[in-house]
Order: sequence, then C-alpha cells, then structure tokens
Amino acid sequence: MDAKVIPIGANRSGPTATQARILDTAEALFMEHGFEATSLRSLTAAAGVNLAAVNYHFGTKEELFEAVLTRRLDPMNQERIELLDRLEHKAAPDALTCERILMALFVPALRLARDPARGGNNFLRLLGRAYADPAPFIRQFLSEQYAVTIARFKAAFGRALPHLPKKELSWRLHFIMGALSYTLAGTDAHKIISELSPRETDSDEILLRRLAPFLLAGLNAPLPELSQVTREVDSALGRKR
Amino acid sequence: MDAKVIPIGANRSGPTATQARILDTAEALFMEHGFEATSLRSLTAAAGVNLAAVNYHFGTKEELFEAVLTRRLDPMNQERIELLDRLEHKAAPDALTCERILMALFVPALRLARDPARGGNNFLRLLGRAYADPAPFIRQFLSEQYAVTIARFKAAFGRALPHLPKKELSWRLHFIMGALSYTLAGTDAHKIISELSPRETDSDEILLRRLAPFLLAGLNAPLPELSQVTREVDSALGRKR
DNA sequence: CTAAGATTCAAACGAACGTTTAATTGACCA
DNA sequence: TGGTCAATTAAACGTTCGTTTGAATCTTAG
Repeated sequence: MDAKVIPIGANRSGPTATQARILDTAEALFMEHGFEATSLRSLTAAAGVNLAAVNYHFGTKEELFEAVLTRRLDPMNQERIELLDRLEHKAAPDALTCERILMALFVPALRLARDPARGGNNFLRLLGRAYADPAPFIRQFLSEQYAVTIARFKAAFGRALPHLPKKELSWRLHFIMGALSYTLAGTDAHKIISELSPRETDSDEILLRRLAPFLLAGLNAPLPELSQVTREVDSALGRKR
Repeated sequence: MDAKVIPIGANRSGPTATQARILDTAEALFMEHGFEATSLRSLTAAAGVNLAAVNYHFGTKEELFEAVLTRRLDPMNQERIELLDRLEHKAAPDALTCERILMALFVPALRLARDPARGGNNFLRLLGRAYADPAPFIRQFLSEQYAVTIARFKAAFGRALPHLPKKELSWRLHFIMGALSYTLAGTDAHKIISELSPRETDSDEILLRRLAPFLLAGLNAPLPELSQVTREVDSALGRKR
C-alpha cells in the first residue's frame, strides 16, 4: 500500500528502490544534523526501510556516508574538469583568465544546485558541512576524492597567475575553498550577520554569483607586503621587525 | 604527588584547579574530535578527574562546551571592539579604512594565537570548527555571542564602503567569516590543496597575514555585473536573461 | 576540635548506539 | 512447479553514552 508501485525489474541496473530511498534520506539527514548526530534508527525509520537495510546494502554507516557523497560528487567533478578542458582548448594558445577558471569551478555546482533530481541545494550544503567535519574518515575521503580535481585547477590557476608564488597560490585556493564550503553549508549561518530580511533566503545560485567576484578579487590581490598598516599591526603586537 | 601543589586558597576566586583542568582538556579534545565525538569518559580520564566532575561543576556537556568557548571568546571580542573604538577615535572625523577595520578584527585573534596561556592556536581551531558544527545549541550560542561584535564591525565597514549596498556588504562579511573560520579550523585541511612542503605547518599568525590581503581585495571587489563571462555562464546553464 | 558545606569518588542508571543473526519473504529461472 | 538466491524482517547482541546517586573525603569557619 506504500511505494511498492516501482517494479523497476532487474536488480543489476542501478540502485535498488531501497538503496535509493536510503541514499536520499541520508542526504537530507546528514545535511541537517551531521554525521555523528544522525542515527541509523532515525534514518531507516524516515526512509521507511528496515534498520538492517543500511548494513546489508552499504556495509557500515561510514560507507553509507561515502556513498551519499560519491553519488553526486563524482559526476560534478567530472563535469568541472571537462568544462575546464573545453575552455582551455578554446582559449589556446593563450592561458585562461581566472574568471573563466572560476566559471569552470562554479558552473557545475550551479547546475547541480538547480537540479532537484541531483540533490539540489541540499547536497551542496551537505558537502560544505562535510568539509568542516573533524571525523578522520571524512577528511581522508574528501582529500582522496578531490585530489585530482584540485590539482587540475591549481595548475590552471598557476598558468593564469604566473607571477604568484606557488605557495601563495595554494593558500589562496585554500581561502576560496573555505569561503565556498562555508557559504554552501550555511543554512542559517548568514543570519548571524545579516539582520535584515532574515527570511529572504537567497538560493545557492544567487549566492555563488555574489561569491565569484569576491573570490576573483582575492585571487588578484597584491602580495602581502610591509605596508604602513602591517607595521602598525606589529606595533600593536608589541614586536620589532 | 600530582598537581595538588596549588593551594589557591579561596574557592570563590576564579575556577577551581579541577575546573581549569577540565576546561583545558575539553578545549583540546573538542578541537581534535568535535563535540559529539568527544565523550565525557575520555575527557575526564585525560584530565585526571572523576567522571562526575563535569556534571558537578558545569551541569551538562553542552554547558561545558559553552564555558570552553566563553572563557576565550569574551575577552577576545572585547579586545576587538576596544581596538576598533581606539582606531576610529584616532581617525576621526574621517572614516576608517577597510584595512584598519580588518586589523581590529585580526590583531586580537593574533594576540590570542601567540599566547599559549590563552589557548593559542588550539582555541582558534576549535572556534573555526564550532562555526561549522550543525548542532543547534552551538549555532545559537555563537550567534548570541557574536551578535554585538558583528554588528559593530558591520557598521564600521558600512562607513568605509558607503557605495556598497547593505546586502552586498552582509554577504561579503559572510564570506570573510567563512574563509576565516575555515582557515583557522584547518589543521590538515590545507594538505588537500598544497602537496608541497606538507610538514611545514605555518602558524596561524603567518596564515592570517596571508588571509588579510585576500579578504581586503574581496571587500573592494567591483559589484557583480553583466560581464561577458556572466553571459557565458548563463549560456552554459542554458538560460536567457 | 568539630559541625557544615563543598568536593571527589566508585558505582550504577536507563537509554541509545551500530552491527549481527537467523528466519522469512519474494522473484526469477530451469 | 520446485529450487535458488537476493532481499527484508524482527529480535537481540554487546558497547558506549550522559547523567545521577549516595557515601567518602577534604576544606573551612566558629
């Protein structure tokens, strides 16, 4: 009398109905409460499946979490790299501008955010949360999952900003990932800052459109130097250079 | 034969030795594993106190977490506002530059980072983690704790950037908080990006010195507009304006 | 010195957790 | 139609969690 209407037939093509329900529910609950605070009992109850189903289909709770991330992340990162390749090919032999590299980074995320069938805004929020989770298995999984994509984009930025030392570039990419994940993760966090129009929740799309110029300017910022203010900071810290 | 050497005398002045040991250990463990993943049993064992001591001295685990944050956060935010007041008074009647406002935001954090007796780098990392924690009581606590400080700085930035719409400013402050907390929280996160010199862990101080120019440039970024790239993004998303 | 209060202690509480088991159901092919 | 294997189910496993309890111990004031 429930959702047994789905006779998808073969069990060797794609995820089972049960697997899909678990993944969808896990995506929502992990996003809302985090990994530790989401119990398999509440998860399976919300999904309308048996408690043992998670362990049967995914092994452990940690493997379920990784499956939730992989399902969305792999296609998105592949899209990012394909788009970057296409843009680079079109611009050859010139190097890409930072603006276009950022575009290759953001557009697949925007596409995902606008597509409810692929998780929409919810998944991006989950991703942002995962980036800040201290659980070792999450950190390791993300670094493995992102390694090639990040390296590819870092190389592209390196060509676009040849004057920028490698180390400085690494840090600026780090700052970009920070602002991006924090922004994506922030369901209500922005209410801390913006007291006006507290119910006007911008979509992730508008949000990323505001974020891009901000990050672009940061990428092109001058190198830290011994300016007047820097000396004032040192003085305020009671130190000599 | 242990730490019983401290005869601080009165029990009405400052925290007990037991309370201090709990707070210090909690600061370290909450930073390393997060709130949920830190059990009171491991915490009290590491602190060398009885299991019941936390509930006796602080009430609940959540109240302990808030006490850990308050101990460092209150003085730091007070320092920030005092410094901002002093800088504004010195610049009057001119408005402060963004550079100096950022200085008032960063210098107290730098002072704290350089002072092991006040938590040093560890506490800043804990703070960054707390900002990304989905636990409702943490989010509410932080927003209450930061409300006045943020409002004060937002007003200062508003005077420094009179041309910037209020809403745009709110978002840029949001981005700043994101990059800041993500950066402070990242013990090993930067290894995702920087494959070179993986063991050369910059202190938070050097880190913030790299972050400040990046954020300053973002604050002064031009408003989002209908540039050529923007149209290309729309086209890539298959949409008309 | 002693009564009173603050603190520490070992022990136990009930609840919730992730995972496993063994039996049962369902679908498919020979 | 009967046999095979994947999927689901209810129940239980052992562990760990935050918190509470009541007695023991320490500190302090009268």
